[in-house]
Amino acid sequence: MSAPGSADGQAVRRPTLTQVAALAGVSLKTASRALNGEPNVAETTGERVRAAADQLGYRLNGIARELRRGATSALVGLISGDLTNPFYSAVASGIERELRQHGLQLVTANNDEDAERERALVDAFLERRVRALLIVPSGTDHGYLAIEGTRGVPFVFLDRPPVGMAADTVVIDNHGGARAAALHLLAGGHRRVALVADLARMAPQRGRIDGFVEAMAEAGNDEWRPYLRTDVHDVRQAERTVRELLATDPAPTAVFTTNNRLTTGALRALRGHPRPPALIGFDDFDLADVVGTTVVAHDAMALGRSAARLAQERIGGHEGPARTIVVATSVIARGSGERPPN
Amino acid sequence: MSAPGSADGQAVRRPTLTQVAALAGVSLKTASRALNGEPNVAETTGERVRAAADQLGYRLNGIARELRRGATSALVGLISGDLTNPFYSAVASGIERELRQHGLQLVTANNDEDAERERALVDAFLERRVRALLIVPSGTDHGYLAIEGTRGVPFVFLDRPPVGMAADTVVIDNHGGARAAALHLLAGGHRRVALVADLARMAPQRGRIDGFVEAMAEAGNDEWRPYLRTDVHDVRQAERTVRELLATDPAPTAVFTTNNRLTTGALRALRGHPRPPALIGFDDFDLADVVGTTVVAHDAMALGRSAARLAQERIGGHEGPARTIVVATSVIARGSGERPPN
DNA sequence: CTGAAAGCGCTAACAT
DNA sequence: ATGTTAGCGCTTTCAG
Repeated sequence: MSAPGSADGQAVRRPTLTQVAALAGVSLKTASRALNGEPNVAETTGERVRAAADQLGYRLNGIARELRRGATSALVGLISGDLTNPFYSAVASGIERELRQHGLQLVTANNDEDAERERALVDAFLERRVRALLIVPSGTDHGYLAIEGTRGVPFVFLDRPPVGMAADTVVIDNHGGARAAALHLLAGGHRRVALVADLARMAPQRGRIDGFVEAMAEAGNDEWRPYLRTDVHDVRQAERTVRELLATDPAPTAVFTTNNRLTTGALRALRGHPRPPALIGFDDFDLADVVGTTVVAHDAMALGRSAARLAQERIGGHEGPARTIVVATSVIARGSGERPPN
Repeated sequence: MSAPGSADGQAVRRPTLTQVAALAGVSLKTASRALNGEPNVAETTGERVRAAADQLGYRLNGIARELRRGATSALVGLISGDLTNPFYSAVASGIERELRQHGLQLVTANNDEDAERERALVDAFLERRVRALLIVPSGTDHGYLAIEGTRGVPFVFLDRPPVGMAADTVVIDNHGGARAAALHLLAGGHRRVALVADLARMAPQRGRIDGFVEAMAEAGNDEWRPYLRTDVHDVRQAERTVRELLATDPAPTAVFTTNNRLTTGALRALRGHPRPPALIGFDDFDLADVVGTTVVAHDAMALGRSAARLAQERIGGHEGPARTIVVATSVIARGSGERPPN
């Protein structure tokens, strides 16, 4: 069972370029040239080197190469929430696709929505000399990153802008999207509109709440106030909250949930309801068309791609002030948001 | 706008340990000891070194360290399909959680379900000296990996077993799960059961198809044969296929879809249908409870965790023959699978 | 076209 | 408790 050449379970030491060169009977440098396809290598010599490499099962040591070339890797780090949240996985996928164009690899890490852990991850990534760092931040103060930003490692913030420093940022048009949802409901004749939001301290939630409130204010509608629920953080809590809202008297005639988790909870609460309220959810989701849920949609994958592009430009030497890209939203009517009041 | 010390857009070279040592007025090694918390460093000396490091904005160069320590990184590679598929992202999340326990980082790459690209990624990861390589393979021959496996880099295959080599593997009980679904439908009185499957050359699909067929054969039922549809690879194709099935005469009274994508397509096709057939889908999904879809569920995150654990054990020196872990499935009845025939 | 020597930034081994 | 020397595996001068 033991690998050939291994002593008592020790992994075999991989052959080095020196060994390949020795076997091929050439110098170290010639072997290097041959394997890297550099010019100025005789046809036959190159042949011989490649044969030796194959025979030994040689594989370039990227770590040594990177050290020599300037101690910076081909890795780009992404720190975000858990990938089982489709928003984060869509973002990650978009980033990965874009990076690939430039020969860069994505390294992902989950911050558990915890500021402490996020800092630790930033440290770990910087020590590994990532080329750039993309962050969907949980932490609320990023001043500690300010020094790093100037030291050659570009930072890009996704979904939430940095606090205490300037950096490239890609965000969703939260304010506009929520406003559009609110207007949509108002146009449908709703007045008693419930707002179910996640942690209000998070910037995207803040934006969505503000956009909603603003639209209501403009319409001179105050009847939503008793139905405001914030800091609802998971699916079960959302389900319970919506149930409670429906049990109030008078009950709201419409519900606006400010992210995919909360929408899921609302759908559970509304399941089998005889006369469900209108519902609009922020974030599109997989079966929204089947379920017939009206949403505020946006392109999470494009968000990731944009962020990766910004990072790539910085890696390529782009200087200049921090840029902010805003991803557009659009209301997709699928029925739930068009149910009339009462 | 230029970073302090940078010349025309060049990134500042990060300070090295040598510089820290010089500033602190100690030797290189002492600085190393102090910063790594090794014993035998005077209190005051350590203090001085840390102060110097802070002042310079020093950050350990992990690449150099790794090279010195044996040219193997703290990275574990995952090659899989696109993370926007919730199955892959759940797997990735499970892996990430487990690796974290051991101080390892996950690097993800998308093989685009293409064997060629998969090989290229394997090469890239091995060059980067990943500690282990986890693969949800698309390629059908993995013999080229056989040499590598013995060279100290553990491979773990997820969801699909390797072909042409032996390696640790974690798979779902595809056969048993599909069989259970088939029995469930048979018990409900169904005879004309449609099977909508993905690419039949893929092992998991093969297993699901076989499990289904076996159960039907045991029940002495042959009426499913006209309704067999394989190599249905995306949502739209699935939707069209199910529509076509429903238009046949006599139409099937039940449909079994063999993965989440196909189930989504089926749900779209069945949407608004007056008397929809029974439906069971392989793979659980987010709103299955809301939509009321009966599924063959399994724990994709656990699959990832198990794979990561196997890898970790090999990294820790575990020897021995390749192991295979089978993840259990269970039928979750939610209504769609219990609709009676006709 | 090929080779020798130097060194990337760090840690391990061996002094002191 | 601290310092010196060597060298991980590679690429980059600079010479033949």
